[in-house]
Amino acid sequence: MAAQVMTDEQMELLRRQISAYATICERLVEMHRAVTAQQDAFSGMRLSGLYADPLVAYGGPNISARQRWTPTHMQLQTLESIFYQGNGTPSKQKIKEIVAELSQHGQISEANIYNWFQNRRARSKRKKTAAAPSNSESESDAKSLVEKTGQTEKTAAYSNLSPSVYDRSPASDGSQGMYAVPESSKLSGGSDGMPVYGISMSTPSKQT
Amino acid sequence: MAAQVMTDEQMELLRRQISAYATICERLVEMHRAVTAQQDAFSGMRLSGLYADPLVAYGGPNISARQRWTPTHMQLQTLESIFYQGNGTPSKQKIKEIVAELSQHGQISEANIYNWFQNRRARSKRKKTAAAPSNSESESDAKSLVEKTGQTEKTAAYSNLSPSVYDRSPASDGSQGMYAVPESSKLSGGSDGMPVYGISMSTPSKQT
DNA sequence: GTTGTATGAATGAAGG
DNA sequence: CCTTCATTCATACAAC
Repeated sequence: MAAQVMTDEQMELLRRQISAYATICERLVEMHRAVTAQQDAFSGMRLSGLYADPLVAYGGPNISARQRWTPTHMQLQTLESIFYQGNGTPSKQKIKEIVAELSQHGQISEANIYNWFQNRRARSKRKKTAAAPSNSESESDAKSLVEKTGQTEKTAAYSNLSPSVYDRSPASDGSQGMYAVPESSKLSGGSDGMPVYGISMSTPSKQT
Repeated sequence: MAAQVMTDEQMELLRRQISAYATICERLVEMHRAVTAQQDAFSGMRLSGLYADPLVAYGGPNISARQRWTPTHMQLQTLESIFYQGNGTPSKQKIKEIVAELSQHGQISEANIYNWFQNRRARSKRKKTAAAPSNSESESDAKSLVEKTGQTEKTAAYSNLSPSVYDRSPASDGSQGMYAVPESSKLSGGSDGMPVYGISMSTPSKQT
């Protein structure tokens, strides 16, 4: 195939994307460090003040209420946090607590929570199923970005964490074999996977 | 403007960089969530999702736009045939077969098939419903039907994004190369089941 | 390049 | 829990 042409606009866009990711990663690393550093002391999230509300403030044009429940960002975060605690099984009691907590941020019901957890887990499981099974094909560079490190204890996630589109090949016919992007980079998609505590951001193949 | 030319190699590299970032971000998000989840558990299940991570809240509109699958003609034909056969219920086993078959003609995944059938059926049903409006029920009212108060916030995908991130000028950082990417991102390698993502280089078209 | 439309994908909810 | 439905979002592509 001949060289492709990109317009300045496209290149600009690419640059911005990369820059954005770079920045995000930067901040993430900082946050993570800060958080882990204070894990023992639990002195609260001092960091939260820095980038709390202003950023998440949604100047959304007020739309009329919708039928089905839509978790707010805050609610979603909380839910995911709980989900990650490993308590995959939301007990009745627990749900009530959660509802009590989340109702501060918007309408919510126990059924919502229940459904959410159910769907959440189902989705996670499905992703794993989609993992490459007996794929011993001649995959030259088949190294994974982050090897599953010392994961805590929860679901023994496999090695695949592809968000949704897991299939990909070297752009065979070039028609649509493009790339996709993880949802979690956006905001909600939260892909489930393994805890991965000690992934090294600087070493490609192994973690320190 | 004079369009610049990139070789395939360069483009590939770019994609990999972005892909790497996407993956890293994803992992970091997971880590952060996991850690914070631990914290919450530590503090006796307070679940205060009071703070919001910028990254989680980061709802970049077109940064990290995912690419959606587009069936080829042959794939579409096959799918339609199967659909027409009456297999309104695509079993998992069937899906695998279909995937095996259709992958000959282009990229495809089980999820694609699954979605396709779901959408297909929904669409058919909807058309029938629309075609048979036996009951005259002018449900065209757009009044607020529920009292779901403030939680109306929708995806907010197009509203908030860290200014500091997005507005960051692409080349203003003075990086030498256009794509100044930290070493950490070099650990890309995402292959195998990796997200494999890419960017939509199309202009940020906003949905209507 | 803008707007409209078709449709792939995401997800809350219900059924079994 | 697992499967299925319904609704909505977002994007590829067409029409202008």
